[in-house]
Amino acid sequence: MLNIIVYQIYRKIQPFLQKDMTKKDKKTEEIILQSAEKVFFEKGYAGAKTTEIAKNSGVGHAMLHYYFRTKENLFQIVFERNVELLTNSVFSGLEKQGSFKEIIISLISNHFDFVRNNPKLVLFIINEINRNNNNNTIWKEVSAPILTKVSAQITERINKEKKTGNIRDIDPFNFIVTIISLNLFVFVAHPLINNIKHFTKKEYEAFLERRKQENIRLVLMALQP
Amino acid sequence: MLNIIVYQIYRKIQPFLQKDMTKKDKKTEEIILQSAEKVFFEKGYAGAKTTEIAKNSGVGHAMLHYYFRTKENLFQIVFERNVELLTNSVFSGLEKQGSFKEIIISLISNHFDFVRNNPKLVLFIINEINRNNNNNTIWKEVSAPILTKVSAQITERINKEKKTGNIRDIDPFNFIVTIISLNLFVFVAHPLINNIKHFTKKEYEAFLERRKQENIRLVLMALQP
DNA sequence: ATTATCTATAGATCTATAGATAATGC
DNA sequence: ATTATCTATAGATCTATAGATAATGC
Repeated sequence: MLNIIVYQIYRKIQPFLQKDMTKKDKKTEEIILQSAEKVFFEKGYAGAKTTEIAKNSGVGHAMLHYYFRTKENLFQIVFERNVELLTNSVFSGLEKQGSFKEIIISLISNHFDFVRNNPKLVLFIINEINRNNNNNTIWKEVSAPILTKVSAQITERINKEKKTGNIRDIDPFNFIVTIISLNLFVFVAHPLINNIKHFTKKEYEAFLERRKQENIRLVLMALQP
Repeated sequence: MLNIIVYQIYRKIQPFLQKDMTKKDKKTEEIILQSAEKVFFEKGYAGAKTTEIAKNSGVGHAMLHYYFRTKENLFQIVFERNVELLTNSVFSGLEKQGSFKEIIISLISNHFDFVRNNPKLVLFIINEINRNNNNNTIWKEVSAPILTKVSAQITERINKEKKTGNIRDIDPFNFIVTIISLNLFVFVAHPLINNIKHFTKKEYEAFLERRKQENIRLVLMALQP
């Protein structure tokens, strides 16, 4: 009898206890997370069912709640992970040293490759920001400081180049919007595009590679005086 | 007793009967449709609840099923309506007569204006094609014939221009992808953009107008030899 | 002793229908 | 007589938890 009461108290506080993350623990937890990411990416928050996520993980459904308590909790972890990934991807190209042109090329190229490797990520984030204002706040808090910094760096370089007369009088924000429009849209609108052309996998790969070169070319042209 | 049986039979076959569409009828039906469109656009199929659609319409919840039988039915009507709208929007610019450059400008401009007036439409269609293969089929059936025609027209004009040397050797499909990437992305990614800049309504309008001009400029530049 | 896992199910939510009643048109 | 509408609720689906048992680590 006492056993049962102690057990029930334990059950109540257990989720709040810091876990040890033994090897086995980490594995199941991570498997559920990956399954959750997959299902959330494909169906969005409302369309994703915890039963499906669990079935996908190959563990009992109760495990999902044991590790993450609620669907909302699980979602938040997936969402934040990916907001950070996306935000940081903008950075990777900027760290290169070199001429303005070289930096722009590496920025576009790295960013394009990141999205190519995570083709469902952008649409997922856009949808979830639209759905829930709290996600919007997370996006702002995580991405704003980094994007502001990146934006400032690009603006500074653009203004410097303007003075030398190497590039035209372009608005930095519009310049950035051009880059992300060209880089992201093919992945966001993948079904629209793949339905017009019926690409095989290889053809699609080739199309993306051409697309990347085309984007670099277009953006550099946009800079010309 | 007999009355009840007759009534029950009537209830069964009623939904399949062609309706007369009296004035009153049309009104309620259309109100529900509009409410459904609004909610489906905002929350997608899974996130939209028939109770919310009904509440939004100001009629009893049962009315929704009375007119449309199922959520799926109601959705299909909204979806097909909007696939047709989007597909036809591509056309409106092409009908103009004039030089190649003029046609391209009117195409981009009309298309951009259409999406500006229906900012949530594209994201809705992309998501629903992703979600359900049947929607994908509808998209293909409705849009393919029209888009193929438009694509062929553009290709023909491009090839003609190539011979005169007025434009560079550009791949027509990539050219079209460039146009729709630039035109659609700002609307699809509206929350991402509006979170970086905190535009007022007026500022946002001005941004969109600049964006349209920028897109025209970029596309014309992309054509230059 | 502690942690991980399973089965069964409570409780909430959502779609759809039953059945009754009100409104409309001939 | 026909059509439109309402209230109440059945039935399905989904999230979350209870309670028991198995696996793990000290």
